[in-house]
Amino acid sequence: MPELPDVEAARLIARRVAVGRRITGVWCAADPIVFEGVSPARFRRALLGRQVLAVRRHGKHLWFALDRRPWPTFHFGMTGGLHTPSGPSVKLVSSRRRDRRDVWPPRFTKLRVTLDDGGEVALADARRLGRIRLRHDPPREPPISLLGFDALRQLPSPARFRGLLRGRSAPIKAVLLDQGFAAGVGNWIADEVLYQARIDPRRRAQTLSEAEIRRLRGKIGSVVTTAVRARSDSDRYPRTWLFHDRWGRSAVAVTARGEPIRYDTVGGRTTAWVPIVQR
DNA sequence: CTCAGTGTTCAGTG
DNA sequence: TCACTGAACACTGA
Repeated sequence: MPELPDVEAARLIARRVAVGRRITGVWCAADPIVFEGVSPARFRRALLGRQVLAVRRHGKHLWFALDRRPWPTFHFGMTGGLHTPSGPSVKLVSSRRRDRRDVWPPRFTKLRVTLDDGGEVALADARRLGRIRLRHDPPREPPISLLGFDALRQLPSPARFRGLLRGRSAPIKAVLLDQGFAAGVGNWIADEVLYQARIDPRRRAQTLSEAEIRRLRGKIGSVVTTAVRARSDSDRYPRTWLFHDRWGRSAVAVTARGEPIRYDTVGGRTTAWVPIVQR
């Protein structure tokens, strides 16, 4: 679920439901893994009665600006997500009948927040790799302070982008996944960007040509922007995107253009790429 | 039963 | 000290 576009979609939902409202109810699961460094009781105390001024995001991290600090911050891990009673933040599969996934509160709910107008949001996370924290100044404290440029709002100038790549000997795929480089890029976005930029994911970052670096920067911008504009609804991503054909790891997988897709582990992650295009 | 997985962190290595 | 690599984390669902 959560790469930058999903978190941005969650931000817009949280903004709609919560901004300008006062928090009248907080329920926390007894989960010391997801609630990192804060007891449910203290977390609840920090939120109860507060007004939500804004919902902010950097990379894959989300947080609420309240009328008193500290503020809650959220990271969704691999399987976490923000939900409202009307449905999850990601679109429901069309025409699916009501099933377990539509119940309220959702399975694996870790946090429920009720607002003074009756609105409600819940954070659910099956695999418990997500984190809920309390921070006095989220963007100035770890882990958010350690992030690189936000891939949606802070794409560096071409010169600065080139500088960030200089001296990096890891495969370019690994660099794209490094949140200290580009915050918000995850596994499928990295693969999509490299496919569209026609760059072999195994290439050492510092060996990229000027033209390749230019394409790479441009594609980070366009892929992320396009996914965010689609509200993270993958049915609305362009048909030519590798995204649609990369799942399942089939030996006979091909792109929309009929190009064979290959799978390797690069940067410690499954990497889908198209050798005849990415040379 | 086994394995992959939209993410991050940490120990070990060079 | 830094960059990098791979395992670990925790759990579901195919």
